[in-house]
Amino acid sequence: MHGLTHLSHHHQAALSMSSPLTHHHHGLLPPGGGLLPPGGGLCNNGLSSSVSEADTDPRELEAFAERFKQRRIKLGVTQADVGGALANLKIPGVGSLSQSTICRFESLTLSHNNMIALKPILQAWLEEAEGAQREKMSKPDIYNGGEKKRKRTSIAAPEKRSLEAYFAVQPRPSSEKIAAIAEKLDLKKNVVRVWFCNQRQKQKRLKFSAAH
DNA sequence: ATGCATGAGAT
DNA sequence: TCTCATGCATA
Repeated sequence: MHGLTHLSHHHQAALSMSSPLTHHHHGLLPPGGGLLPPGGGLCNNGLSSSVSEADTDPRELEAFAERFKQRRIKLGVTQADVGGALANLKIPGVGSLSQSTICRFESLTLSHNNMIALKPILQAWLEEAEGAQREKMSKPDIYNGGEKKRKRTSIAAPEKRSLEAYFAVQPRPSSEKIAAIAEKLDLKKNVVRVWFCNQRQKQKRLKFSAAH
């Protein structure tokens, strides 16, 4: 069965970052969110400074992701463990990552650039873990216990279908169009806006895109 | 494993 | 305001 039938989104984003432990955004990728050439054509600059062409090959990434998962499991380590252990590598500019991200890396549900950036880091972890497969990793279990929990909005199936229909004809609706859609579906404008953003991101994900 | 969300930086 | 990387919460 499904435990959800109607929307329950009555909260404003009132959280404004105050816990230093539960979140940390770090620029992992080189500058330029627009590093990917428009048009979906995977191409190289011609000058490879840190990554060879083979490293950007989707097939190579796919192969690595699978090997990574296999060996990770062999080590008896969870996705969350890997994420937390990354901080122990002491790689400049690299902190820990969430279970979500590790999972998405393994399933190739990240953007091409994101995969490219994460690969060397996870590869480094893997080598460390296998090399020192004797030490027990200790996780800093310091969680503060007084933070407001974020609530996740649930968009009901009917509304989702409508959104998908709108998206099919207009992936990037104007602010006003979004407002109209939001009112029609009785959803908050922000929820609709974010939904479109996330939908666009999904379309750009690597996994069997059509490029390979 | 995946949906909805945040925030920094690009446009 | 969008994109992009990333994560909390939850199925």
